[in-house]
Amino acid sequence: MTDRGYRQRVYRVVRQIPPGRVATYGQVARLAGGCTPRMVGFAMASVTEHDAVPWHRVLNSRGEVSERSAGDGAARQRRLLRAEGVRFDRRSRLDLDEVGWLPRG
DNA sequence: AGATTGACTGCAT
DNA sequence: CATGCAGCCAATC
Repeated sequence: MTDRGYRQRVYRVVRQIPPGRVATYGQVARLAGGCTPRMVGFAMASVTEHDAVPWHRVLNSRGEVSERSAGDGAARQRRLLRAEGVRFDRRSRLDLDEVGWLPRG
């Protein structure tokens, strides 16, 4: 019962990202272990309110919100991040050195 | 069972 | 800085 599947491992990691901070898909994948950035993206796509996972705090390695193939998720994500005080630059990107999550730090 | 797709990443051009 | 390509692996058709 220790292994609940890669999605639960990913969720557990993402839940540790504090408000106002962000992590990249690759970073989450590495911390969760045994999964790739793409799997993290897929796991985020299947998150529901009931999971209580701050999916909006996960961005791509360039520090920008990844566009979806469908839906307005990206816009909602940017709005949620701004609500946490995250500042985007002119290109809708943010500075990972400034708001990037430093695990255990 | 094989092909395609995707909220990715790193390296090369 | 923009594009392209290979590697990645679960989910879907």
